[in-house]
Amino acid sequence: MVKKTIFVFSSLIIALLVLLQLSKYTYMAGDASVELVIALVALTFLVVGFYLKKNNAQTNAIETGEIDFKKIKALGISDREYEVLQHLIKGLSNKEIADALFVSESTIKTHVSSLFVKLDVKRRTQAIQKAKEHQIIDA
Amino acid sequence: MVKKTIFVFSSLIIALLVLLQLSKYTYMAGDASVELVIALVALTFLVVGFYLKKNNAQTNAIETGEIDFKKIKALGISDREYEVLQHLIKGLSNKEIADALFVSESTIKTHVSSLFVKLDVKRRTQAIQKAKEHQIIDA
DNA sequence: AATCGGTTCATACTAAAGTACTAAAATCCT
DNA sequence: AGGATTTTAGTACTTTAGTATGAACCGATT
Repeated sequence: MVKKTIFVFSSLIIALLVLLQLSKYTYMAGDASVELVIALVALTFLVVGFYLKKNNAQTNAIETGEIDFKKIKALGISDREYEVLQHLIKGLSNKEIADALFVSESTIKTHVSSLFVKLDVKRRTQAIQKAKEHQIIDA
Repeated sequence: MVKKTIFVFSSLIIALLVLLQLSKYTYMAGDASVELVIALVALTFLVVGFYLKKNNAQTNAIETGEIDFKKIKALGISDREYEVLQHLIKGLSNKEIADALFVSESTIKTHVSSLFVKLDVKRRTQAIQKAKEHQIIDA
């Protein structure tokens, strides 16, 4: 992360120096005015700044998407329960989850209830919140 | 939206012209080299580009974890409804939200129901999901 | 063979959520 | 000031969620 920053800024300085050399030649040859050179440099770095911020924003969004599988086991959540949890978080009702997993609604109720105990919550909306806090799901 | 873009670019052009005038004086006075002026302009516009993208990301709110306030209005969600939504997402029950906002539970039910219509959902768990998709809340 | 964890399902119940109205205030806007 | 919107609140009802308990089944472990 720090390495990348150093690399980017080094590249920028080099790019700037190259531009300066080029501008010197064109200026001395009388092909272009100083104003035009400065305007081009400004435009270039405006675009570079835009691009850098864009990449920065993308990496920020990606880095938060890790799932802590160890914590799932640590909480004693079984495979099937986790499967139910994933559907629950999508916003499905018990009946809908039951249909999706080809089991009865009462089965889902059992899984959901034991999930609540393991997550130490009382409602499914709280379960969503806790799952997010524990990095158990892809937010 | 378009007006803002025009305004921003007009400001940029004016800023550039001002910088050019300043650079002319300093260059002719021999106080600074052309290279330094160009470097300063480059740095300035790098920062401007960074800043512009940041604002752009806020309004679009796609990559970053920023809240899209415009979409809240676009969906017709009122201030109070949004307040209720925030508590709902925390995992609070209607009664708990009512106590937190010092109103009755039936009032919360009214707000929640109209939120569901505006978010086009049927359950509060779905509302949480939709709010996340619309970047209406801080996930 | 007996035990344990996980999955399945049922019944019966209570609690919470959600819908569909109606309506009175408070606030905002011009 | 007057109209529109927001916020508030109620009643009555249906649906979904959640709890408690018991029980059958299966695969792996000891």
